[in-house]
Amino acid sequence: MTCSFRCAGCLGAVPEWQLLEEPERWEFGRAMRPRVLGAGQTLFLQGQECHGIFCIESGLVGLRRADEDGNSALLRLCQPGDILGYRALLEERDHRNSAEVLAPSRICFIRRSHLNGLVSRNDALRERLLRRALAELNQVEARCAELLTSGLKLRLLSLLMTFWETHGVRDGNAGYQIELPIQRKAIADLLGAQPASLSRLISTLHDEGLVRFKGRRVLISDPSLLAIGPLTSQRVS
Amino acid sequence: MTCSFRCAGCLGAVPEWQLLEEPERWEFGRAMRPRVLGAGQTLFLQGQECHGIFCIESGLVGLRRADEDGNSALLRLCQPGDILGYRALLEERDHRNSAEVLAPSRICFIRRSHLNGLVSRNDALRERLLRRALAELNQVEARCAELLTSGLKLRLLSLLMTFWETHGVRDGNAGYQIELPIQRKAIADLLGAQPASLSRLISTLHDEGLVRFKGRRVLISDPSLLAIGPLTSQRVS
DNA sequence: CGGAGTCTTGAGTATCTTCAATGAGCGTGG
DNA sequence: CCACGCTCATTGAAGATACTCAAGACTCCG
Repeated sequence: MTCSFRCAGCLGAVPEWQLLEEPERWEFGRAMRPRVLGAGQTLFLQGQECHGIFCIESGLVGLRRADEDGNSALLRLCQPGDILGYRALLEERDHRNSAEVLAPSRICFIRRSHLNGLVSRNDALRERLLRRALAELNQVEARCAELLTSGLKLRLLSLLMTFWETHGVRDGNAGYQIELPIQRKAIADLLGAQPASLSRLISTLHDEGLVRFKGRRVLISDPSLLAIGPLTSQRVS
Repeated sequence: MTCSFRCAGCLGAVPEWQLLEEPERWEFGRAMRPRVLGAGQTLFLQGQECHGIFCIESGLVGLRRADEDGNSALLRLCQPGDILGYRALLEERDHRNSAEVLAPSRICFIRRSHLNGLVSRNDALRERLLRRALAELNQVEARCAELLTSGLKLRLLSLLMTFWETHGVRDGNAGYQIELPIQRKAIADLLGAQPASLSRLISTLHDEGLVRFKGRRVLISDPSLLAIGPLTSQRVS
């Protein structure tokens, strides 16, 4: 019932918090406010002032960016252990993206007022945040490169690959399978495509026999085929 | 003829180096090695070990990423004042991108051995680097969002907009113009398109009367039209 | 002038979008 | 339990967008 118990999951999952020493750590745990959120809720909106940061203990959150014309896309997915909103906090600016809960999640919130002193006092923490920013930079750059070079099919296979790593299970008799944590529209937004195009692509893949979608269940004969997707796309289609 | 003179441009252009106090600053200036490079040369290659960092004093450099299939794309442009290779240095990893000189540039190189102590000693410097990483993150995310939502035409107009800011001049009688610093192939790589598609798009824009390309010279009747590109693309084409 | 590199154009094709209609799944209330 | 309405997903047809391959034009430089 202590506060560090309430958010123990976040304290454990986020490497940044492991740097905190005991008196500070306890104080910090007390400042964390856990929330349980369902798909569709938002943590913050693009353009909003940053009131603090969010740590994902479980579930899945998407960062969405909208442009002036009303178009929007999911920039990337955030998984347990990720921190949201720390960039706006450090830069002292408004949030540049919206954070949208995609699957039921347990998330801890820490108010800005509890962080300012902590961050400016703790060099190791800032070092960690620098590492995190660099890691995210690599991730976004990789995504960017993929968008620049690959067509929809390869991007979908690549996305399935990442889901395979986190949500993939060995199916008893029918090979392997993935339980998709998000719905079609979200996948489409993540790929920069229309839901209709995604649907069509899915039936194509079905016909090719590589990957079979049944609702949120994806059956794969051989997960390694997701990686060689590039080759098959040149030969098959 | 002193060393801080040789690279005075870099010392002035890069905010990170302004943090250095005088004895250290002089020492640092001595470690900088200036180079003058022409289009087509490379600073480092994807997968190479990081030997140090590069500061752009003048010119233009592109970060290129290639995937396993041989496709490659320009992730982004680096302008005077930018630092290249600091990410690989901090993460102690190989370079993830190639750095390719796109226009004649004056660039200073600083060996890794000269930096390690400096970075670990100087908190303000690390703070600056964190800021830089965050700024780059915003930049790449914006690009990513654009790739996810906009078609080729809007992406080209957006690119022209950025060139307008750095290379745009008011033409005496014929309105406004931009002197493109890079060639078609590089623009295509930057947009994630084929040179042929870019060429076609350019003639379309010419027919619409918005933007007229003549070699590397771009004539624009009204630069603000580049921003409203989105609207016109919905109405006109 | 010749030649290499760069840019444009043409024709045919593949990919993706749009809009609208249909279908499948699910919870609710009768 | 089933019918209803709701949301989500798929499909069809037509059109726009971008790609491929190949040929031609342009430019710069020797």
